[in-house]
Amino acid sequence: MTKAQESEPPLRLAYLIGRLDRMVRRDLEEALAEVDLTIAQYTAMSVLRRRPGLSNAQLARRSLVSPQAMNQALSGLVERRLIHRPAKPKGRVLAIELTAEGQAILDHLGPLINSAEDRLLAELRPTQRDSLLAMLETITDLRQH
Amino acid sequence: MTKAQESEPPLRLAYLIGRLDRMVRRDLEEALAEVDLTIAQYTAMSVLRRRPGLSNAQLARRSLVSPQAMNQALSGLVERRLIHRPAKPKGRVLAIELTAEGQAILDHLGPLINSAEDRLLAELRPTQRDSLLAMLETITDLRQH
DNA sequence: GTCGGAATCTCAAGTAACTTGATATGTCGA
DNA sequence: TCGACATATCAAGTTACTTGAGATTCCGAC
Repeated sequence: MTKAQESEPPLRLAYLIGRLDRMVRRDLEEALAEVDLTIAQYTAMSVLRRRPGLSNAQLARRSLVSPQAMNQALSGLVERRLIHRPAKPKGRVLAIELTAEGQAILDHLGPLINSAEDRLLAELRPTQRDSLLAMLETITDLRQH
Repeated sequence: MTKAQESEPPLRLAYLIGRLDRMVRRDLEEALAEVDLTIAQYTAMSVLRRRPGLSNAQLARRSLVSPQAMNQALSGLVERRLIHRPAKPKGRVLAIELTAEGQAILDHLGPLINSAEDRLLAELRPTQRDSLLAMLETITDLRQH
């Protein structure tokens, strides 16, 4: 037993999550490079698939970034016609939706990102995976009560 | 059942981890602002507490960043005398260690960061917490086999 | 109807935290 | 000795955010 090992505090949630996030992001960036999307853009598109019609502000809040940051991401998607904003909005709020092309890109990315996640979670048993995801949902307030 | 709910795919690991990471980082940044440390610097100091004598390159690999990025973080810590590099290194590799002041700052931050993590994990039972941390360690290759 | 507060959208500018590029130097084995 | 590999660190660039700001819409109170 060396001195370092004797006095080692437990690993912090912050350290573990930070480390895992970097691992996830590296794989994600690699997968997304093929279709020239940023992680922020992919995230927004994924959320829109689940919840069509969300606004820029709502997407920003879900991604925990500022509205401006989200607007930046969405602008690129609008330019590439991967999402669609209503031409005549009712009021200020813009109900954004995926285009067919946007949907197709998500479909294309599905297997790529699935396999990336499978690789990351390879050392966990299936029940552990479910448990992990459930806990993460709980912690991040996304759990369906 | 709305249309969105019917067709909802499961939440991605990437989304959950990204979201949790942002939550963690916000709390961490707030706690660290008091002592004027960045997350990268705090992480390096924490790792050095567990493993005194690691080099810049080793710290970079552990944090999954480039050596230059780590050097940038460490420079600030050297300037503030929170870490110490050997004046006469044996060879190229510099065995970096915490100073007493650096250690004191980590001691001071301990309870702050503990309570931040407790808040984040408040909805999990203690056994779930242990399980979560264990799984995260496994996934990020930090598990003691 | 008016007003004030809150929220939305988006342009603009700035900042932090990385990255890649580059160079000098030490270590080690053939 | 040489080549390959690794380390440390200066330099410059890039990305993904942030804060600042202003115009506009919505809604409730008066």
